[in-house]
Amino acid sequence: MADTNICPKFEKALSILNKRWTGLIVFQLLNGSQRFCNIESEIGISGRVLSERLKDLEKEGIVQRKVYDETPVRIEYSLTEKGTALEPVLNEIQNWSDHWVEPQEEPVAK
Amino acid sequence: MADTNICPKFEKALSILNKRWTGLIVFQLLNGSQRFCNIESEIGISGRVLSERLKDLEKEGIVQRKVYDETPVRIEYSLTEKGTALEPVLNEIQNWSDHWVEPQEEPVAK
DNA sequence: TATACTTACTTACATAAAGTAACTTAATTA
DNA sequence: TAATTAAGTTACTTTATGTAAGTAAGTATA
Repeated sequence: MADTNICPKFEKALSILNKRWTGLIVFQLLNGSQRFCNIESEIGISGRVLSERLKDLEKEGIVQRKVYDETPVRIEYSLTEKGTALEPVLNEIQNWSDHWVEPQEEPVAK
Repeated sequence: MADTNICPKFEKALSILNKRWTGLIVFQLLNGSQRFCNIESEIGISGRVLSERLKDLEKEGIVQRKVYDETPVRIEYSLTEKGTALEPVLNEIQNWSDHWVEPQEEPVAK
């Protein structure tokens, strides 16, 4: 990969958002704090990748993991302020899709 | 991959934008019509993947390919109206990155 | 005229990322 | 005791991406 002329902050942002599932995970968490298995089933991601992504997003300061020491232990993931700040991005994507994406007739073969 | 409860248009939009390089290619083309080798060098993508992406984006109606029958032939890629409509999305990403992404001290080892 | 160079790709191969399924650990319920 | 749930992890397969070289058509250079 060669050097580019593009703003490195912007590139960094894209390298996060470009990753498969990142957008959907953030979108899902905009609904509020959630458990691992809930995110998994809501967006249809595999546990293997969800685990990986949540770690990445935590490292980026976008997601926070909270352990509630009840019995049984409860773990919840939520957006940080930085993560919540992505809402306008997701809103614009939604807006674009409303205007420009025609509904898919085939909802992905099973 | 399981079924989800998420709006299919939005999912479709994310499946396009989630793909590596899509954002940068659209961003680059927001500067105007450009040739293959120019995009290639500006964003640092490999020719192999650029070729693949441009075909995908053409199929999605986001990019258009124009052949100018000069000699030697000139081929230019540009955004369609649908593609140009992605500008606010990119702007929000830029805005987010300005506020929340701290500059990387290591600009990727060579 | 032969050689090298440019553009817009494609092909072959190597490595990285994602999907699938089974397993783990601890606690809970039937 | 056996089965279930949550939150992962591990091993293995498939897909995506990167790298480098090749191609075809035309251009410039020696």
